[in-house]
Amino acid sequence: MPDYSQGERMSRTTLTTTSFAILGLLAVQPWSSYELTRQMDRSLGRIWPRAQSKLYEEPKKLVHHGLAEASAERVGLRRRTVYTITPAGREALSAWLASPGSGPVLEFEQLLKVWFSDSGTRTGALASIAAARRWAEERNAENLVAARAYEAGEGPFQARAAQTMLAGAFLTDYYALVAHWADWASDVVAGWPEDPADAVPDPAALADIARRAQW
Amino acid sequence: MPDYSQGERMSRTTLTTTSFAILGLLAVQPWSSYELTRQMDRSLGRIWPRAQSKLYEEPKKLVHHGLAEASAERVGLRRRTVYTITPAGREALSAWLASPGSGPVLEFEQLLKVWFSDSGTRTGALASIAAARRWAEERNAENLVAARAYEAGEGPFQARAAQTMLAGAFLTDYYALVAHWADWASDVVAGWPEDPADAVPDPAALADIARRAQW
DNA sequence: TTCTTCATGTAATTAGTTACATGATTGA
DNA sequence: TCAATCATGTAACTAATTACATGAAGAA
Repeated sequence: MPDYSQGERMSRTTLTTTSFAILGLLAVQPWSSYELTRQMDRSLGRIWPRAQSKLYEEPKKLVHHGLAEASAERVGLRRRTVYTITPAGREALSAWLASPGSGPVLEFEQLLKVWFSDSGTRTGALASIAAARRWAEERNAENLVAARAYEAGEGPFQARAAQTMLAGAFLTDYYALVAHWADWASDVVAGWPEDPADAVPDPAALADIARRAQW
Repeated sequence: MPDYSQGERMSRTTLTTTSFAILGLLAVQPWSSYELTRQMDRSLGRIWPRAQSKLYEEPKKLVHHGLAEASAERVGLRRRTVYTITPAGREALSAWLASPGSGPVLEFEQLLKVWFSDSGTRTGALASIAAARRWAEERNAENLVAARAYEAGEGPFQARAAQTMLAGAFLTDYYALVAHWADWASDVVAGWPEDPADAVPDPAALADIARRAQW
């Protein structure tokens, strides 16, 4: 890692967490960018979501740094690029893994809308909560399919099952949390007056939250 | 909301979720940008984190759209700008609140490192997990202080307590989730061999995850 | 053989962050 | 009175997204 403590601007080619996320996938096996987009949709995107175009851009950066190699293939008229990690790439990945990293970052627009619901309607708040509940159901359904596959010893990359399981456990409980919160919040908001600005908190619920924060 | 379905590019001044997040704060009371940064640190940033400079930039955009008004004050030699929501701003906010919004987006670098730990060391994985646990403890401690204040009827913006409570409940359980996951994961990884690539998942734990995904 | 989906890649644009600069206030 | 912190704001830069374009493969 370069030292920016003297105020030097970051160069265009500085490796980011996203770079290392791709590098981590390349450590599993070589992939084309399109194949990386599939992994983003299925697995990586749950904990490090990035747009498809990033998966075409970042591997080039890795190649530029000598952490991966590009091999050109051909499918009919069009070219296809498959990326492979290099020994230097494995070293860089290993060094990155040795530093603890940042805590989880959450962006929750539906909750934001509920939080500001005193400027809106009760109906609107209930709709946001219902949308969150549906989101959790959908994610959980996919997750359950994957969990069952691993349970049957059939998931992809069985050699990495121990690592996959750790992430799977977190996501399982995370989706359940969103769903349970949505159910509870839906009940609470259903008891509000038509104008959420007139709603008052239930003292028992407040006490319960404070209690749950003690562990 | 403008209609981009015909492929029109978004203009420089299109309102984003971040714009509405700021607008939502302005609906509570007028703020200067610096005061908004305080709210970002204390409350808004938990569910919609943004850099300080955004809080100087976005209000200008709101003014440009007629959703807020800027009033210049003076503190000694330097100017100070306080922003106030307009009636059009309240309407726009209300319309935005009526649409359901996007599901939660999570970026969890520490979990990413654990997920790729077959390319690293057991020690490294344990360090990432421990860092996640500390993160949860710190956030929870702040959260508990706030929860206790509301319980005692002393939190800021008592009129919005019903809304604040909904977000507080989510965050409380979210921090507990991260901590409990970290404790469990720490135990699991402690049982791994020195090289995480040789770790095998515990079938009972796999079954337990699948079970927890059924609700 | 045509339509749709899969697969591959680039270009344009912007949302967001980091870094910088400096006046005001407070307390040792 | 000096140093540290609070408060205010801009400039530079980039990480990331959205939109676009098109060939290949498979299905109707």
